[in-house]
Amino acid sequence: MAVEGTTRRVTRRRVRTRANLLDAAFEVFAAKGFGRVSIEEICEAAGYSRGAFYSNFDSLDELFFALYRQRADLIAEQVSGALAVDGPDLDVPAAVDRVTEVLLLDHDWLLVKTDFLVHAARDPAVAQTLLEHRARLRGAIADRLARARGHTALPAVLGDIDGAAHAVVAAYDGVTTQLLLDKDVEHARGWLKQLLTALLTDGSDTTE
Amino acid sequence: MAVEGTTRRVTRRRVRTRANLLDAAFEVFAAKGFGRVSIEEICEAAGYSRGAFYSNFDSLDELFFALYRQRADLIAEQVSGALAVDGPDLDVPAAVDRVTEVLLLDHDWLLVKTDFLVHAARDPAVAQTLLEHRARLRGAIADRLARARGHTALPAVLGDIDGAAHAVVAAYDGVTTQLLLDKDVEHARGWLKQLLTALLTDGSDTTE
DNA sequence: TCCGTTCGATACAGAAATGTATCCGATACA
DNA sequence: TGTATCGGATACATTTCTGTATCGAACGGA
Repeated sequence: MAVEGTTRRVTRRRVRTRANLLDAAFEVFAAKGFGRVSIEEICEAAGYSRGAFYSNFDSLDELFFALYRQRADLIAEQVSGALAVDGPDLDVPAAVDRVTEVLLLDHDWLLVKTDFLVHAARDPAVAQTLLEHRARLRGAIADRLARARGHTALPAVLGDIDGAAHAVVAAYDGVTTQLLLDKDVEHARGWLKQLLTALLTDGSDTTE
Repeated sequence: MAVEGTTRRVTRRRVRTRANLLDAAFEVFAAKGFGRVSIEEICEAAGYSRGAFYSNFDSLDELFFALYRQRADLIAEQVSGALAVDGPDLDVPAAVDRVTEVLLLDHDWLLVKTDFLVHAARDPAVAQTLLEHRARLRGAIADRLARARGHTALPAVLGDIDGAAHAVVAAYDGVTTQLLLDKDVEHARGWLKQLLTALLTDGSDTTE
């Protein structure tokens, strides 16, 4: 995205090209890892020349950021959807089921996501946006948990609801790490369910 | 490490050079990320020429692997030490304290470790060794937990002791992810303590 | 101290990646 | 349909990285 200041008219071809580049980049990044990938490779995978790339992006970093944002927003939307199904009240076990269904799907996405994490960890500006993104997600979870107080009491050790939301995210991140290595999605899913249940329900509440 | 088959006599200078290269590599990898680093850069940081590198390693991958193994073994040792302090019985909260003290120290190590994780996630052979490494650590934790059964009952939701060990590792991985971004070690430490307590003690056991 | 071996420096050739300048076909809009 | 603008291809110059071959100095054992 080079030129700014003067509004340039954007053709349909351009948005298509951009989308194709992003899709191809996702594949290539997932396969080889960001930092092991050349601009050329992405262009080749997308069926364009490097000219197309430089016309749409300034650098690999910029493309990577755009790619992450695109996909992360999509996932965040899905999670919000899964959380919003219930009425005003929240059934914790049911919500856990739905969310785990949505979250641990795509191995490629986990790879790219983790690449982006380490990338962000080395760049304060990027880290900031990622932190905000995570905070928003946590907020959505906390909101939802707040509505469940009637059903199940949260264990006191976690502190307030915000602490519980933190714990949920941590559990997800933890399971993700193992999943990256063993690639056993089913196992990860079931296990995440267990973890969340252990964290979100009182120890005595081992119903069913 | 090129030549094999004939045992070559190894000088002191060589081991020193190798160690220096590994140390420099750690710095550079932490700062820029594996995959963003050239062989040249590492040599420069270590004060050697590329000739020294190629005399000691075949590729960046090999060096990275050696580096990871070196540091990971060191950490594993420390953790085992922290777990072994008690007598035959284990005091869960005390052990949690000691382990969290040891684990979440070095931000640079977390960066390199995560780099290695994504690297392993794309290479089945490397993934295998990492999985084995993790399994050993989990085993040590499970052994230790088994000795605690008298003191505190584990929540039933996690299943057996092995499940609990899994949960401990997951909690650690989860906290690590957040720590990578916000770099708040103290917060991470306290929070890991909370998480482990929530996971390892019965919900009703909110002593102290 | 001497000598065979080992280690690492240097120089070189080739490959790969980057960024830019230019050109022509595609596209939107009148 | 004509035309001004836009988008992407192509070609090129430059930089950076890699790997190897060779050589002299350092090393360790006698």
